[in-house]
Amino acid sequence: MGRNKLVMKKIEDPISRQQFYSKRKDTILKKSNELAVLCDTDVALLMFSPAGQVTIYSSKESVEDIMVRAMNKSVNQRLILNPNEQLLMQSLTQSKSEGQMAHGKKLNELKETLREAQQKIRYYKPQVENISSVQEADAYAQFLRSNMEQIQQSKAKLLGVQGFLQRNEYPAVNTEDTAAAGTSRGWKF
Amino acid sequence: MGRNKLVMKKIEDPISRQQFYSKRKDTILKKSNELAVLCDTDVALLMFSPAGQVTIYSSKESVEDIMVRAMNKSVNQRLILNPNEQLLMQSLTQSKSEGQMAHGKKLNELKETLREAQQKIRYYKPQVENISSVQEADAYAQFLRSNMEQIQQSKAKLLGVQGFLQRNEYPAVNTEDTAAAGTSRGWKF
DNA sequence: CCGCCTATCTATAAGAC
DNA sequence: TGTCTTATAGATAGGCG
Repeated sequence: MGRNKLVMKKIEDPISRQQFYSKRKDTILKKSNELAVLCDTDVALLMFSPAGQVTIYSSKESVEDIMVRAMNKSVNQRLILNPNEQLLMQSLTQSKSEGQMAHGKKLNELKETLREAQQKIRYYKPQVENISSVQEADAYAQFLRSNMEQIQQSKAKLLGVQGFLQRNEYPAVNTEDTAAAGTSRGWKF
Repeated sequence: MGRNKLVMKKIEDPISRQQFYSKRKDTILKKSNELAVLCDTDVALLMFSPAGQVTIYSSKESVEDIMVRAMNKSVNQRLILNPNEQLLMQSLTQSKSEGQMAHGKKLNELKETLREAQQKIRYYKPQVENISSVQEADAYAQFLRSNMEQIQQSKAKLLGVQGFLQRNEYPAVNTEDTAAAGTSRGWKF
């Protein structure tokens, strides 16, 4: 917000980064509290400042209790793509074909798009509580991974930025951990 | 935001409550992710929907790892009031004297003010990680509690709403648990 | 129930001091 | 460095379909 649009990329200047953190932290705390109060639900929030200082928020129960309860819940819920996730899936699928006709785009512009997609993926990473079996987890992982690979490949081919894509910025989906732990957490994007 | 200002009170209509939750949840997730990305820090977020469905977010590490790290950190940090907390302290102290000259205010208006103060207190509850000793915890608790009691009393006296104040909406600060657990978590407001 | 629209309310990035 | 101001991006309550 404010004068310029926010760029979803790490703030390199340490001073600015700390200032940004301080402001945003308070807002997120406030909004989390609003959610907890207006909906009378449990919310837990843990944040580390760039300097390493911790901020802990919990609405009613303790953070530990909320976490334990959340972890127990999560294994009993099913895989359902929420509207935002559906939107992501859609845009991911789209951009694959878009890539075919993007020859005119500038390199920087596409790099930007790619980076934004990475951020989207982080933000929209699967709601782990919605997966009830290893099979579903695997299926979902496959779906996401294949989509991402296709996008990566098509963009890389178009732009010749294979190196950019190989810097482990899309860590592979780790289905092993998921299966072994018996939970759906552990997805890495 | 939106057409009307938000009232910090539980939404009684279950449908509206669920709708509110869904929208706000996404925003908080988005903002948490922005914070994690722009500041390159760890953030963990757990939310229960009114229906009991869990939403879990973590930026880099797993929620468990973040929590463990946060809990370890928290016992080593000192008591420092952040700007917002200072502001709260200030407004709490102020409103005490304001109460003396509020005779002209309408009852509902003051009830609203009181309720908002309660919400503020929930929001601004002490950052538990900033307390390093039982002595500090006790001192802080005393400070907060005495302020709150004074406000409650003066307002109750002015308004004749003692009953309103006795519905356990300000659960007492529990210094026993704090001391026994050897941590600063467990503050109840 | 889900999403879209839009008037309004918030949060804020930059600046100014 | 901290705070206040301003212009602008974002979030969203209430409606509508």
